[in-house]
Order: sequence, then C-alpha cells, then structure tokens
Amino acid sequence: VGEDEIQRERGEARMKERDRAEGKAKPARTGEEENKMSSKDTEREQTKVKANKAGKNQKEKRQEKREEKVKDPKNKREKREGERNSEEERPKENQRTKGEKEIKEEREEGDGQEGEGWGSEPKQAKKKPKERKAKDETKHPEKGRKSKEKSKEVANEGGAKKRKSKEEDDKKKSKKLKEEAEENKKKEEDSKWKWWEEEKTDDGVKWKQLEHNGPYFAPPYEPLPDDVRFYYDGKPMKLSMATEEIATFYAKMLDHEYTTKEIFQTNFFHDWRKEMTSEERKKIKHLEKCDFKEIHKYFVDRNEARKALPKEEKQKLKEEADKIQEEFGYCNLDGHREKIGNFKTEPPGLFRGRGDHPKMGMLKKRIMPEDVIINCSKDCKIPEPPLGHKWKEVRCDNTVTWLASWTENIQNSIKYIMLNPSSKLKGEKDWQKYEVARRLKGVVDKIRSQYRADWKSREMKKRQRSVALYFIDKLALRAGNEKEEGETADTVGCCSLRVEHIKLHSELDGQEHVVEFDFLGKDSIRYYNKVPVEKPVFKNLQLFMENKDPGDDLFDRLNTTVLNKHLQDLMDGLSAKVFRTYNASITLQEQLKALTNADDNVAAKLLSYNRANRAVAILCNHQRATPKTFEKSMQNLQAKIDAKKEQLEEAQVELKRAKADLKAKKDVKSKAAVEKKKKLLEKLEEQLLKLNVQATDKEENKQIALGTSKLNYLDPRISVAWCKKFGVPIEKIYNKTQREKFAWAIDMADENFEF
DNA sequence: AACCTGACTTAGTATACCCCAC
DNA sequence: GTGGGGTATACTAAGTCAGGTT
Repeated sequence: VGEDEIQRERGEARMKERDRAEGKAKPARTGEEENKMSSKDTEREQTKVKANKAGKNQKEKRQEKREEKVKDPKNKREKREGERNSEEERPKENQRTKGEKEIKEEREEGDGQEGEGWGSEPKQAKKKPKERKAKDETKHPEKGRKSKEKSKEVANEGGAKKRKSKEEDDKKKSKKLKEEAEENKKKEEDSKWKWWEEEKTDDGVKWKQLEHNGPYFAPPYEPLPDDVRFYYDGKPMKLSMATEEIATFYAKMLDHEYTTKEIFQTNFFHDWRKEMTSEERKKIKHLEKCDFKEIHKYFVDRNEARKALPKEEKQKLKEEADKIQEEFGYCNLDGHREKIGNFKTEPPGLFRGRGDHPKMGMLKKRIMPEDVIINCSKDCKIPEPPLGHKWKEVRCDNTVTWLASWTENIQNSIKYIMLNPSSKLKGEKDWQKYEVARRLKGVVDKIRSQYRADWKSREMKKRQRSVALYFIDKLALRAGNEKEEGETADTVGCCSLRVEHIKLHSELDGQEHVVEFDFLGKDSIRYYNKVPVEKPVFKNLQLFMENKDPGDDLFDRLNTTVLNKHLQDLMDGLSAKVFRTYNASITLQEQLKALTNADDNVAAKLLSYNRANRAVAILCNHQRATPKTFEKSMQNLQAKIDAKKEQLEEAQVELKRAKADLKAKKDVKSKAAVEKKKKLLEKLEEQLLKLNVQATDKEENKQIALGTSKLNYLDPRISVAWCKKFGVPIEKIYNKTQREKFAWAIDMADENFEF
C-alpha cells in the first residue's frame, strides 16, 4: 500500500504501479501489460520479439532513408530545412491560443540569463564524525573479518562433539587463523587509508605514483584430446589448432539461445572461416553441416568433473587463484596498496551483444601483450611482459586512472584495466558525483520553472530542449546519444527518441494528455510507461510529430551535446545524467522518511528500506530477467504459507476447545491452557503475516533489480544516516563489497545527513 | 556543426560460493 | 555429505560526456 502511495505522491505513474493501484487488493502486477502479452512466456521475451519485429521495419525504413541521403544529401537536407522553417512558424499560432502569455514569455526569456549566479556552490562543511569510528577500528582491527571465521568455528565445535579427532584440525585452523589475522591486519591498515580526509586537488592529476604488474593474460588454448572430434557432413575432421579453438567457443554455447539466432550463426561462421586454413575453408562451407556435439559434451563433462573434484583439489585451485590475485590484483598508488577492478584481459570468445545486436557471434580475438598499453610511473619498476613478448607501449600519463588498455576488435573501442570501486580514485569520483547532484537540488526549482517557460518559446530548438529536459527530470530518462546504425542494437534514450516510440492520448483511463512510451533503452531493456503530462508538453509533442514518419527523430533539433551545453550553462558540472542521480537519491530520502516507522523492528525497517529502494529502481527502470528459480521458490513459499494457515486453523480450533473446557471446569489449569493457546494463535498469525509480506516482497521484486540503483544512484550517506538514526546495523543493507565501496560515506555521514 | 575518440560510469547476466535443510 | 536456493562476485557490454579534429 505504501508503495502505491509513494508513486502517487511523486505525481507520476509508472504504468505498472498504477495498475497495481487500480487492482488494489492484488499485489502482483496485473493489467494491460500482461493482457497485451497474451502468452505465458515472460514479458521480456515478448518484448524482445516485438522489438525485433519493430526493429526490422524501422531498420528498413531507416536504411532507405540513409540511401536517400547518400544519393542526394543536399536535396534531403533542403527538404528538411524547408520543413523546419514551416515548423518554426507554427509555435506562434499556438501561442495565440494560449493568450496573453506572449508578453510574459518575452520577459522570462530576457531573464533567462539570471542562471549565471546559480552555480554558486553551497559550501558544505566537511564534518568529521570520524573520531569515534577511528577509535572503534583501532580497537578491534580485525573484528569484522574474524567474526565470520568465529561463527564458523562455533558451528564446527558443535559438530566436533560427535567426532573426536578434531584436535588436529583445530590446531591447523587456529594456526591458519592467526596467519590470516596477521595478514588481515596488514591489509586493514592499508585499506584504512582515509583519503576523504585529505585535501583534494582539482588539477586533473590523478596520481603521483603508480606501480603494478600489468594485466594477467588469459591462459593459452589447450587443444582437445584426440577422442573428442568435430564432424563435418557426418565425417570426423581434424581441425588446425586455431580453427579448433574457435569451434570450441561455439560448441560451448550450443545450448544457449544465442546459437539459434541467424545473425549469430552468420557472424560466427564468417569470422570462423576467416581464421581457417585454406584447406579447411575449402571443405567447411556450411554451418549446418558442422557437428559440435561431441565437443560440447566434452566441456559439459569437464565442468561437471570440476564441480565434483575432491576438496583438496578444489582448495588447491583456489590457492592458485589467490596467488594470481595477490600478484596481479593490486597496485601501488601514491604509496597505498589499492585493489584493481579487472586485472585480467578478456579471454577470446564469441561476442555476446545484448538485444538485437548486429554483431553477435563475431569472434573476439585473443589479447596479446603486443596489444596492450601500460600506464605507470616513470621511475617505477615497469611490469614485465610475459616471456618472449613485448608491450605495445609503455606510457606515463597521470591525468588518467587506467593501468593498462587495449583496443577490442568488435567495436574498435578501448578497454581499460582500472581500480576497484573501493579505491580512492573511484571513491572520490563517486563522492563528487553526489555532490554535484546535491548542488542540483539547490537550483532544480529554478531549472524547472525555466524549462516550463521554454515550452512556449518561439524557438523550436528551445521547445524541444525543454520538453526533453522535462522527460529527463520527470521520468529519469537517459540522455540518449546518437549511435552508429548497424554497429549496435537499436536502442534509444531521451534525445534519440523517435516518433514511433511514443503515442499520444488526449484522454486515457480518465486521465488527460497521456503519453505512452514504448522503446528499448540501454541493454535493450524495454521502457514502457503511460504518463499524464502537462498540456503544453502534450501540445508540443503533437507539434514535434507533425509531418514526420515513425522512424524520424522526435527531437530533430536536439542532441545530447546541445542539451548538455545548455545544462552546463545552468549549473557548473550539470549534465543530463545528474538528474537521474538527483531524482534517485532524493526519492530514496523522501521515501525513507515517509515509510520508516521508528517503532518497527529491524526486519520491518528493512522492508521499508527495500521499498524505498524499489521505488527508485522502478523510477530508473532497472529490470532483470525473472530468476530461473523464481516460480519454484515462490511455490515453496506458498507451501509454507499454506502450512502456516493450516496450523493457524488448528490453533483456532484448539483455542475454542480450551475455552469450552474452561467454561466447564473453571479451574486455574484450564485458564492457563486458554492463555497458552491464545499466545500460540497470536504467534502464528504474526508468522503468517510475515510470510505474506515476504511473498509480496518477492513478487514485487520479480523483475526489478535493486542493485544498480543502490550501487550507482543512491547517495550512500542517505542510507548510512538512516541506519544510524534507526539503529539498523549497516551490514543489513550493505554487504562487504558495498561497505568497502562506500567506506567514505560510512565514515563521514552521521544521522543528521541530509542529501 | 558534424564527427570521432578516449575515458569513465552504469548495466544486466553468468558463475562461484556459501549456508542450510535434509 | 549433498543438493538446492539465494547471495556475492566476476565479467564485460553499453551507455554518458567532453574535448579535439575536420
């Protein structure tokens, strides 16, 4: 119920939410989205199919358009200009209908420049509630890490009573514990680097000293054993090593949906043939005649065997991995040991794009040292390339944060090795991001009233800009850069919306001026939403869509560069994505305020937190595939609920009986029995309620991913303050990794922090 | 102004891992 | 001890945005 209120309060309606509100009693999503999706397949599946179809039409159209452009670019351009000019007139007509506002508008336009002063940053004092925390940490240096071990030990002890020969084990363990503790101590000391208490420099220099061991390269290809064969046209065929390697990439993916897709197959086969020897190429002409099944089985078996490995073997493997982590996983940055995020080069394989990606199945080549640029201090020990190899380049650029880079062959873009989110370099940037968002809080009202005013501007450009900004602000849409056609999946953001992505309803379900959005956003995640908008926005959209084809840009006079330049003028550091951060964080703060009940127990408070978190995830459209095990675990939960209900009924019957007993006997004993039954009943009721809440929570979370917003959009200080204020242990909302990433916030925010 | 590119953040999914009930 | 279910981590694709070049 609370959640529905939230949504209403925000004055907008992500469609799903509204449907839920309409359904009232029904907690699960119902309504149109599902009606529309007739089959039982998952919504996303449907979405994709639909999108694919749409995509094809679009693409054909757009292709045509492009061809036209190529044929006669000038002609097209002129035509477009003509359209624009005539459009330019139209706003004036509209203004007339809006009456006397013209004058006001002029004034506001003149005032537009007042924005200059907005940039003044509300200086927020760096408070330091650090004292207490620091003390805590020095007192129990390895408490956090140890506690886990300890609990393990306790558990073990319980079991050990049965078996007696535990001593040796224990000894080993305690020794190991000691070692670990020592190591942890060392680590802890390093990770205790409180960079946030140091002076910040803002000169673009990211480090003074940077030392590391370079990337860890993917292990070389191991040829298949002789008895694992590839068949062509029914006959076994020995492949050259390079060809075989690529075949294994495909074979490994055989039971993945990807390999059923035509583009995937075509791309794969094309790239594979390129790498074949000429004899192989002569022979292998059709993918359908290739039989990878034996290879596939080999890998499946191998994986299983690895899973079934005895303990010691597994232990060994782990130790090896730890060694690698130890050697390549850390670097020295300005005298501090920092964890690296991705210290391994990406292994070769087949490219798995998301959504309807034109390049899926292409061969991702093996990265060699000769492809890699190393970035490190001048005077430090330069990382050794693997034996017999050389680096592409070693440079010393302290204005960037990466340690190594290479160019990837699919999109021809650069990939980097960078630090872990817990590092100073990442943390500082993160902190700064939220500070920018907080500055936006101070000027957002002004910006809002300005874009409202701009809805009536005589300039088409301004109108488009202001409507787009309205969407970005209200719906937390992404900016929407242009993308190269045919290089990536066809997805859009705000500025790249096309006419086909929205539908206008002057009236829908009792609401006026409803815009229906339906498009694929980042990662080809569908954005579907029906939003009532203000009348001028609606009118503007009608205007923008006039005389356009479905495949035309909705905001043809706007792109992200123009928009961001404007935003930069409004506030220093402002760009489109800041609105997402701002709206996400402010929503969390408001929701927490509205939902948290100080008298609740921790579990209930956590539920409130999750609900607030979920409100943000919904706002940002963070989705996930319904977990594979969802149905099952839901059933399990339902079974539990049913069992509880039964128990409850039984308890009721028993209570009645006890009451009758009491009436008959009227002795102390039966009175006590009644009390006991009453208590039991209460307890059961409470448990049932809890289970029901759990089920609701689960259902609501089915397709919503909370992690992304938690990690990237919610100022951690809001959460930290909330925890401190309501006595919720921080571990309940942030796991170990998250606590490391947000160490700065955990340390600096007190319960009074306001975003 | 269009175009390109480098650097960095944000994103969902696959897999590893851990814990608990059996 | 095992299996399964849920969470944490690894992985890498896909965005944003600004600065430079044409």
